Amino acid sequence: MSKQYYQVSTYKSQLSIGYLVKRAHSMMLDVMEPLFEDHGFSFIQYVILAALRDGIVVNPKDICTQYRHDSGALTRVIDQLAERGLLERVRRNRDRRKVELQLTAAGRKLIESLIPLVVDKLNEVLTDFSKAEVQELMRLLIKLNTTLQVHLDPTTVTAEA
Amino acid sequence: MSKQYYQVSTYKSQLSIGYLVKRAHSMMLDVMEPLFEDHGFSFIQYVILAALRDGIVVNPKDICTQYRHDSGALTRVIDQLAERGLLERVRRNRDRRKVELQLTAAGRKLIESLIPLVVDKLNEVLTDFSKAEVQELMRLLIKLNTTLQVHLDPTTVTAEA
DNA sequence: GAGCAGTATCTGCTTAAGCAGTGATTGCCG
DNA sequence: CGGCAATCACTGCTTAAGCAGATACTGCTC
Repeated sequence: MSKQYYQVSTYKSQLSIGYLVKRAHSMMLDVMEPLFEDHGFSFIQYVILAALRDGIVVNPKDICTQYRHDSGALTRVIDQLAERGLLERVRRNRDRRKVELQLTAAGRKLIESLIPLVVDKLNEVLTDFSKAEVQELMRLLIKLNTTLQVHLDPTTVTAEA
Repeated sequence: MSKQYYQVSTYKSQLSIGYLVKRAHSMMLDVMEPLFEDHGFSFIQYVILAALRDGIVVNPKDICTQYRHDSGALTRVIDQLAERGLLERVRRNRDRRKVELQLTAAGRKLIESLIPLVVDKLNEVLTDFSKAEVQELMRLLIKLNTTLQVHLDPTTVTAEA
């Protein structure tokens, strides 16, 4: 028996966590995308380069699961980035099903130049928040994501970083 | 000069509020959509009916701004709902540019039957959260949305409810 | 080691979101 | 009052995400 945070009688969709998260996501996109448009990048293209910079993610599959992007769509985005010489696909012999993505020198240089724009914009957007609020928002979102993840796929209990 | 919540040297995209919000949104969709699929509805269709039930929103424009949905796409979704006899478009003489959306009896009955599914699912997903955590998450998301809104369109300072 | 389920990537198709432009209406301002 | 910018709904087009296979490979099991 779940607790009753929401009740049918008083429910308004504008107070739903789902609604709030959808709005936040949409506006966050609108805030961030202009940063990349000047350089001819979409948000998802930036995301892939940033993930590679972070170093943890190397396979298309990882990006798909982490960023919840369709694998078919991702293949094409990677094609574009590869055509522009920003990353390379490497097949290792360890597991020949997997493709390892590697930033080229040009790709690394580019993503390093974009990161400061993103960091500045994030800080700018969060100006009204106290440090404690930012930390708490991060913590609660991570907790929400973890529980949603378990909800969707109970087998991946410890999959979240 | 903004505060430095994020710093270039330590920045990882997995700690970005944008990343966290994107993931939450995506998983929230995956959790919610199955509730409507049985009834032959997409999430956005449910959203429109729910907005009308809430009673505050009556014009397509309002739904577009509130839910940040494309107005062209929305026209077509409203067409579908109208064809299924769940809502009606009414032109009032007050401002003949606007279309007023009204639930039909069938539409109202249907949305009232869907709301409990949504409320239950939300409560289920939030089981691990304390009441204080849910409230704080809601507060922080609303605050984030308000600041993002101002950031995107400084003229609508007081537009948020 | 043969078979078979599972995994990773990729391809073609479908659908829907995003974008730009149109037409009708309004309200503002000289 | 006349003109002009702004607003709202809608239409056609473009693009990209989502979906369903296809292919190649792995590793488990018998």
